[in-house]
Amino acid sequence: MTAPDVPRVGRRIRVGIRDVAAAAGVSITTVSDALNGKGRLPDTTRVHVREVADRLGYRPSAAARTLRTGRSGLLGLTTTMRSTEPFALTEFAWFAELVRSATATALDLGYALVVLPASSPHDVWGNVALDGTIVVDPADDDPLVHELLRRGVPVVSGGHPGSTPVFGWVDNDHVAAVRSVLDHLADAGAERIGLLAAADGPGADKGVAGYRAWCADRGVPPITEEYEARTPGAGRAAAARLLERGPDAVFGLHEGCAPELLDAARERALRVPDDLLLACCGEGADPSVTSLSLQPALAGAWAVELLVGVIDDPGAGPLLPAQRTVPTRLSVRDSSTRR
Amino acid sequence: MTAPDVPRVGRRIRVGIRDVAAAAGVSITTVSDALNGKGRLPDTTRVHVREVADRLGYRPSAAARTLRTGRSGLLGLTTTMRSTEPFALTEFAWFAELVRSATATALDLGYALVVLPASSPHDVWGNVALDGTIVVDPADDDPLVHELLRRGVPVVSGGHPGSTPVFGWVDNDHVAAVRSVLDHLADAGAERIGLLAAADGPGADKGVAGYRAWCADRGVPPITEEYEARTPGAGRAAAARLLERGPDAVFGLHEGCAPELLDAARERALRVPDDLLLACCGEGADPSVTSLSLQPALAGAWAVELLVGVIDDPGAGPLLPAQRTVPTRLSVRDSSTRR
DNA sequence: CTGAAAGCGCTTACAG
DNA sequence: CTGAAAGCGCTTACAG
Repeated sequence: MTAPDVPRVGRRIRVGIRDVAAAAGVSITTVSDALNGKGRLPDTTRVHVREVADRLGYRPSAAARTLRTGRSGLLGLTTTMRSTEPFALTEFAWFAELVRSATATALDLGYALVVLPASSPHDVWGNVALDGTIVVDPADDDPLVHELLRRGVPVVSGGHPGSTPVFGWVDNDHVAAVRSVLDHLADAGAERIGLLAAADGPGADKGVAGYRAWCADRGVPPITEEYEARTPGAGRAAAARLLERGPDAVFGLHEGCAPELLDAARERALRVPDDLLLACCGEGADPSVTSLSLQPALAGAWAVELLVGVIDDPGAGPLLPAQRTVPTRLSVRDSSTRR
Repeated sequence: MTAPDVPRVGRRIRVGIRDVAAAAGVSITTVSDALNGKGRLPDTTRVHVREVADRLGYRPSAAARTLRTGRSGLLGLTTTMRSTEPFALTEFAWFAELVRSATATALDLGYALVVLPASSPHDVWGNVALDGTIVVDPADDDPLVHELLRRGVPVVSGGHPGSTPVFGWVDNDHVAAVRSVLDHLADAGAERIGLLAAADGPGADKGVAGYRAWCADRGVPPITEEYEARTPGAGRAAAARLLERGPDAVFGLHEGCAPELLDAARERALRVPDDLLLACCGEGADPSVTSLSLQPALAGAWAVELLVGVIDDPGAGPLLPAQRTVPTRLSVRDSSTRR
């Protein structure tokens, strides 16, 4: 394998629209129209201009177009609620999948997507022209959202926006989702279902509330252990504490907690599913564990669709924010299937 | 929970630099200098201008600044090699972590990062002004890279660029990494180490080559099973085939293949680590499985650092491309520790 | 059907 | 120390 060449660094002679116009013997208006499919030009002119542009390697300046049209083709995505660290490793798969899907959907619709931190030492928000922004889990009356709206940048939120004014939002029905899992475990024979919850996962509050409500409905005492998601080892310890309390099934609310629960079960010599039924949240990386997916890909895609809808048709704003409930999906696997 | 307000959509009266100048009783030059910390203004003027700007809620236009200065503060990131689908779910954690880290590092350095597909129906590449681009796993003589260089956009590659001219690149030493895992398994007592490989993971070719070389060195026959990463179920089937051949240790080269191997072992009633030692690639989601991390976070961060270095100091280009070898990290866990 | 001109909103020599 | 002017490279009324 040989060392690759280094490209020459030098003054690049930019080919501008005037160069194309001169070479094609037309005005810059005609070049612009020909290249953008506008105006009422004869096809011969259009083809000719395009040929010349190609030959010269002309690439329109995105900056100039943005300045002139007021549209950058750029969407922002940020998350303000969750810690100062914008990209925490906990609940990462959920957020990563949402971002991946939002990026892909944006590109399908002709937009590019920029992930930005809620705040930063550099003024990145000021240095990038955004046509709209998705805010995941906004704080109540989120100041960033207000600032964006003041600047005329439409905002769609991932997760219920509370009282923050937005053009649209997407969210799961967290309570119903939790109920569906608990019902499934009960159907599989569980009588004492424990809950393992991280204090600050996506929808954690609502998840715990849903669990307590379900327990109250059934008249069974809740068995819960919570832990701080960002503390290393906290999940393992909480899982061990939970199993000590003798549940015959456990629902792990925090994404990706399956290994911790499986480990804890192993250490207590509990067989899954024989002695302990198990269900977790997340995208189901472990093919043996029943998992509830919040379907972040749908959330990301729908948020982008709502946002682009507002951008492309700002006049047609609804009286209420456009809202879509993202369905969850329970994949039943061995870990919650009694043999 | 009440329905949030919808923000009013209307003509936004943009506050421009002229408005600030008029309100502050100075010229736009002075406003620009005061806000950007340039020129030789008395502090009183500077403070006064800033107060007026704040009061009016002035936000400089990123588009205008970009057009004038030729700098957008935007970096692109793309991957051309791996399939037409730019964000395949296989090897996703590796790519996602690289992107996450690249994004965070870019923000630290005052840049935002845009993930773009190698090609798209919409001309996103033409519509976004990039100061530089990271290309992950470029094809040999990658046409996209050549196009970017023609436009004066510096490129740094993730993975060896082959003969593609770039300003810098970062990569693991895949062969050495594989050897370190095999040595570890051999030290733990393994005598027949099998390799499970996806045909097209990051560094797969080099990984398999490293395995074969290691086997040749030791005079032991290679035991490998390969599969198509994108085919559902292919990993499970290949894992089963591999274990049929009776290895006493397995190294799973493809990221996140631990569950498949653990499942296959369970089905054959092989205990890990008693009957079978196990090591995998990936970020070690399962805390019981020994894993080799390629440290994509370092790759992403370093790629951005190299790129920003070139952007900020284009004159000081080296004769050879700047290159950094990303270290791998082996986390030894229970799965490869003989009791 | 085509072109000359204005202007998007800044930054930066340059002149005073 | 401060300002008037040019100009980044386009798109878009508007005039012919």
